[in-house]
Amino acid sequence: MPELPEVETIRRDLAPELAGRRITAVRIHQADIVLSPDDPGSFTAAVRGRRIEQVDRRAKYLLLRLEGDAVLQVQLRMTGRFAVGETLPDPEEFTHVAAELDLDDGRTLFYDDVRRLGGLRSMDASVWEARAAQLGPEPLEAAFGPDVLSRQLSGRKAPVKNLLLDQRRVAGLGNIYAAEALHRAGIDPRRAGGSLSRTEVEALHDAIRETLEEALQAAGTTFRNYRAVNGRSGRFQSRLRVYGREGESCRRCGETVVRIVQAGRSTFLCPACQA
DNA sequence: CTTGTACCCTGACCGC
DNA sequence: TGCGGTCAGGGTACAA
Repeated sequence: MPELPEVETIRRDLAPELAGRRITAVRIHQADIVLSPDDPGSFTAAVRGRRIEQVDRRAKYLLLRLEGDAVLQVQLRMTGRFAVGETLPDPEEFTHVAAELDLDDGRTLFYDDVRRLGGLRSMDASVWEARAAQLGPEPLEAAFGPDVLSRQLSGRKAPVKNLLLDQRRVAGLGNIYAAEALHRAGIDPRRAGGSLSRTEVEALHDAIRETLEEALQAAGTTFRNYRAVNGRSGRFQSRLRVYGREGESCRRCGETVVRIVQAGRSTFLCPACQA
């Protein structure tokens, strides 16, 4: 379940390995990880032979900037992972390699995805920029202030947790960090977005940034499937305050953490701290 | 425009 | 030991 901290961790792992390398060959083992409108043939034609200039992230997307104003976009979704090596580094960990991209230094970039919900696609940089413009602000950038968050929530009747998951409002939050940030801010996830006071919006803003920054420092949360590059685990799971802790006691007040369902997703909260 | 729901996919887990 | 049912959730499509 890679969210912003996990994808950014992967970006930091991959950037020094990939920047400047040329993609010399592409092998697609599972056609359905090549995402529409690409197909294996068009994807291979678009990326083979090109040099990787830079590795970026926007929201939960990983972006390999290729020479010739092309972008290789990666969506990890639930179970997408990468490994780099002359051969597959950990065959017991990477058991569902769906694609291989050979590099000009003799190594290969392996994309592994058990459930094949994620995948790769190519597009022109101009197409990507138009899509990126539809995404919400990056919560760790300086421009993301309380006013920006306030604008995204004001007047909204939808539950604040649902709004936080909407990538058009804030980019990069997923189910884990939305729940964690709301707990840290002491806000009930069921509250209408527009019902938050200025003070609460400020608390939520701070909580989002603190939660993401701490998770990034810990190289992400390895809860089920997530691994950084070459199988490295995150460490933030031991610091989760509510996510996945149904029936356990709140680390702040001792009350029992409960699980509810919002928009078909689990939400964990402390009924006392988030009243 | 907003809001909600179904879908994709496999493996882990649970109860019997 | 097996076996069926449930759940995990990001992004997208689509309906109301």
